[in-house]
Amino acid sequence: MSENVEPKRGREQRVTKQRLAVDAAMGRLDDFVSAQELHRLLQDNGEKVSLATVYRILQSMTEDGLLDVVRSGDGEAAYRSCEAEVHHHHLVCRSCGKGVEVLAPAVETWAARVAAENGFTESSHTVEIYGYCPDCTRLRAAGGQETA
Amino acid sequence: MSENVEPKRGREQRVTKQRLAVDAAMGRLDDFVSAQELHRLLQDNGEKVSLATVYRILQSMTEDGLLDVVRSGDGEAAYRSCEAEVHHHHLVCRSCGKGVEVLAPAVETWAARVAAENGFTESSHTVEIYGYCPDCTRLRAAGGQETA
DNA sequence: TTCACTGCAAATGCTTTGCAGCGCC
DNA sequence: GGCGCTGCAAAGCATTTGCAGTGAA
Repeated sequence: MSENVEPKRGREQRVTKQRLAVDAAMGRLDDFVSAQELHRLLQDNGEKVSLATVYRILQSMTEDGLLDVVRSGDGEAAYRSCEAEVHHHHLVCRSCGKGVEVLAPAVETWAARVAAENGFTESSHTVEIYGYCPDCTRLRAAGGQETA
Repeated sequence: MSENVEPKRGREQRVTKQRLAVDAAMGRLDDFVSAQELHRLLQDNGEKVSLATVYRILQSMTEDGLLDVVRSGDGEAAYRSCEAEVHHHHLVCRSCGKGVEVLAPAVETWAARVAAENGFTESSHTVEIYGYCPDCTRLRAAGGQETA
């Protein structure tokens, strides 16, 4: 029959400890991480994997459809294991950086539907909400950092 | 870090020909363009604006809410003039970069509610949906396995 | 005149790649 | 034993920034 889209391009993939380490780390994480962050995590974990290799493995896994990629606002690529169970978003404080995880099944559905309605396939999405957390809101109201 | 990230509205902005050129060009375009592309367009148009200045103006206009920004799959930032009064989001093709504007009052409300429920104030949010547009989906399904 | 803006080029930060040696199959 | 994989470091890209001259107000 015709070729499937899933098999790799005839390139065999050897099982090295670096690949295993990256694979394990990604499986353990349920959030997006940049290559740099992952590299730091691995080093922190005692694994010896070079940054270049992390990039190569991440790229390879992505080509094989094992990972999802998204670009964070700063041009860094963020990867996440595809089998992620629960997709969640974040509510982040503009002032102190504190973050709250947000689950929103409705938004997931909405995003998927919008993509489908426009004929887009293999959709994914990112949602981020910013604001001032209760503490910072209070501080701002009291202290009045306004200069203008 | 406790510093305020708020843009200085008090800062005056001089009307230079470079800014006018960028402004005019963006107003003429109705598609997303990267800073590099815009710079090339300007040069092609006889305008003398350096790349660095294009970046600076684009950044400045974005801060003032005059432009929309999205990240194409390759890490390049793409800008487009944002004349819409209402807050909208984008559905972007991962492959060809084509973008579709999406209005979603429900999501706006949801984001505001989530922020409020967590005691966050002055909330704002970003939502981006990625996928393969109809054309690219077709190409991928048709033959697009082996392509150099 | 004043000072924000501009151009140039060097600097940054993320990502890729060439090369030589190593380890999986 | 072959050949893909890894590490190191330099290369490559898009974007940012320091500095001094220029032009808008």
